[in-house]
Amino acid sequence: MSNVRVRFAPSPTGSLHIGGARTALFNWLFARHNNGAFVLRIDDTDTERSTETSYQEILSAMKWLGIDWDEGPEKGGEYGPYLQSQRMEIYRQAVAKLLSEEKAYLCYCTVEELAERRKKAQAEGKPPMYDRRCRYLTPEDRNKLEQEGRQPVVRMAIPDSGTTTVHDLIRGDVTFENNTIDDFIIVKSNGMPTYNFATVIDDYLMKITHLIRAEEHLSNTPKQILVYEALGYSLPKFAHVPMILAPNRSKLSKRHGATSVEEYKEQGFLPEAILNYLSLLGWSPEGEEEILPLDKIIKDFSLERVSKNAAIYDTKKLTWINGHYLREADPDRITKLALPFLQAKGLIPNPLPDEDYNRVQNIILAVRERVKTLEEIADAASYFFKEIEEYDPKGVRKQFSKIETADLLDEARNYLTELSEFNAKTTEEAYRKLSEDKGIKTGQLFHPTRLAISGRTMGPGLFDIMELLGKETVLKRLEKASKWIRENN
RNA sequence: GGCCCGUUGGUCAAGAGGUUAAGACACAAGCCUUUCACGCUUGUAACGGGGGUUCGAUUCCCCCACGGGUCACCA
Repeated sequence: MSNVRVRFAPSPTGSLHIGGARTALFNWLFARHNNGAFVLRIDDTDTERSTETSYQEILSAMKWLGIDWDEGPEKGGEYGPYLQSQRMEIYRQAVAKLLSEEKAYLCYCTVEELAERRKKAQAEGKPPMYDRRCRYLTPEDRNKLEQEGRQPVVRMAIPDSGTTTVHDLIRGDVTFENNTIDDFIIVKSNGMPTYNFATVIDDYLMKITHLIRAEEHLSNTPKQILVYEALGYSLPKFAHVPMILAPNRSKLSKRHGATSVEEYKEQGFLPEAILNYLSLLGWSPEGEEEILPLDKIIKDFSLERVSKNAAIYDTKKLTWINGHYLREADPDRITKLALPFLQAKGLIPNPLPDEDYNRVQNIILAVRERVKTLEEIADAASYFFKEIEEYDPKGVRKQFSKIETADLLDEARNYLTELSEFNAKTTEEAYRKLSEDKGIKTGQLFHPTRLAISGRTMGPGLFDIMELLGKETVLKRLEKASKWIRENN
């Protein structure tokens, strides 16, 4: 185990979305590549918005994706606890230190007062920064304000000159003027620390060596560096990875369709496909191959090949990758994964009786070759489990528009009835013989038959469908189709 | 608005002063095939604009434009 330690620190205020998953993945890949440790920490200092549900959702999404953590919730570790809400005493000590050294100070301004001043500053075209009016309060001032019943917050005393530079592994040096940095709040009036403060303490105490996170945090970084310095902590290395944007170039939000890992799961995407796709957003391997097994990604991953520019996610490519993995996956695994989707559509009973398993599996395997998600497997397999409700209109125009076709289907039915063994091989032989006997091209026979027994113009091999459907069903559907043709022509 | 980051085809992206500017997805055509899909072949399509530096800029510098992020008692 090398000394590389990285972390993913989501706040449990919503489900794990694609962007968060990508950040988690890059951290995880970096840890695995370097044989380091991947820490999961829950940043739940926002008591208003944090929920147990989100917490559970995030953990389960991580597990589903296969991004496992070496230290963190449910796992423990040397540097716990891994929930910030359980680390209050640690923060309290740090605050006391800063306060006593006058690197931080108490501020009695209320939320309302602040909001008003911010509004006013904005209106005057000035930056909406805190005016530092509580920075130089005397003990008497503080007493007075406290007697008014005001609950103070703690603010960092930011130097009013100089610069702070972030040495970013991806972007190089990024320098900020200290006078553009606010005396930001590090402890709220309810006693909870804020993100920019707690994260520094925890990252330091947890011995995190590399902070790999989304670019939206780059502007926060100088604030955090100032906290590191005030506390006398050594700095980790920073790497700000590009953001993932929605198709309209804006930040990911619910409005843009599926954004959470959970939703992709529900749509029938495979975890390995999502991981593969996500790894390609903002990072590129050296070779040209883009379908990459996870161990290959781990082996090749490096921060040097992470790009600087934001990426718009494209479901089409994800879908293509998913189709690939769907076809490659182990038959039993794919069957088990597809079952719930068939059940959700009421195509098969839940639980599925053991004696039906084989047939259902064969259907799934026949159909998976031509679809891209588990959900589509269910759509493509529907006619194996229920009656055909409607013949594909385009197919009808092409195949069911002549009365002779009805005669042909009747004749086909006779040929098939004769069969003592009914499988792909025997049915195909019968069909080839029929088309020969009639002196017609196989297509003239095959296409209407496909429509008759599946209701569609596309799908698995015709004779595979027959075998999967069984003799009785095939004969019945053939008869029904021939009748339909006579009635509609 | 201030500050910060970014800008190669529709999308993801390679590229590191001299290239016919890769590759993938998507799209189109063809082949294969009983259909569809897979696979294979081929094609359409890009360096935001303007100045420099240089014998030569997609590549280095500056300006502009555009996109994004951030300025919360959210993380």
